[in-house]
Amino acid sequence: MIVADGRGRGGRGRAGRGPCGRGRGRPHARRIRGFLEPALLLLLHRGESHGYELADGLAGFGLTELAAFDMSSVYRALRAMEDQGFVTSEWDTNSSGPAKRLYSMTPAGDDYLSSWVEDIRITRCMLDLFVSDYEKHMKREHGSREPE
Amino acid sequence: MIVADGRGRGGRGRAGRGPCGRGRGRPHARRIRGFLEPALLLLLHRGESHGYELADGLAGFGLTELAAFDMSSVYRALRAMEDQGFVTSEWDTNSSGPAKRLYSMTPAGDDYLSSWVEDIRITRCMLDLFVSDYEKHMKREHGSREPE
DNA sequence: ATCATATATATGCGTAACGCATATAGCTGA
DNA sequence: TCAGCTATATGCGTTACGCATATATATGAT
Repeated sequence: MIVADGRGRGGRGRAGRGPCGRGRGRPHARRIRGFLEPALLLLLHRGESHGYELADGLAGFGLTELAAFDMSSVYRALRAMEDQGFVTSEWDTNSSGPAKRLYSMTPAGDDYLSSWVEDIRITRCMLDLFVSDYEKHMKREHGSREPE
Repeated sequence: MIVADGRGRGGRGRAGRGPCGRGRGRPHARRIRGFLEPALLLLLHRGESHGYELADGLAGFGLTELAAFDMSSVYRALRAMEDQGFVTSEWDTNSSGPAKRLYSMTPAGDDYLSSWVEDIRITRCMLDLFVSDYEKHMKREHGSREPE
């Protein structure tokens, strides 16, 4: 019988709340399409690492709980980026535990990441517009309504 | 023979650049999953409207050019939200042009929008974390690299 | 009057991102 | 030696969404 602990690997390390407000109970908890790619690349920018470890690092960007990515998505994103030449990998059989596939960035990955950052800046601007528009509206409609 | 003008309806009204930096030439131009829903709801919050007109209003949130949604997505999002009771619709045959399906918000849609706004605030925070982390890294690595 | 064009809505189809379930294998400690 | 952890991997289904296409009515030009 398999463990099947509900949500991928249970929490380990800093698996708790991220810095971006707890996502508990929220109905959707969306996120940026394909955000795994830049997130993984930025983590790899600090030095080579493997999938299981990188998944932990994602918590640093608020990708926890509802917003957490599945391990399968992490592995698939890494392989896809390797196919495109943004990262390279090699097996590490020396360190403790099962063999790990160690990934490291390439110069192409560097460029790819920076194009992603441009994109994310634009997206952030869109969100700013949206939220401020919403607040302006709420203020105008009725003095107060949502318990802020 | 059908017109097929390349990208949905050609530009009309304020179809030009949005307030969020031109998205021209960017390779991905991602966006928030399902962002059409809150965007349409916020527009409807100003008063009833129909799909074709709402599509124009999206430009106000920077959803132009590469980031523009397809008309089919707009219509589908509206129908889906109607099925869930967030908006209602009725035919308007009085005004000029072909019949329009006029949408208006419901109280449930109001709540749904506000839950979306919560979500978007969290997403924005994630993006802030990501961008500032990236910049911190770039500063540390080598004095300057990207031509900013 | 008629016909091209614009306005407006709608549907079929394919793809990409992704979550869930599952497979599998080596390592570690009781 | 065997349960459980670490680590990677794949099949399958769903959802969001773009592209192509279908359609109908209105309007303006000739």
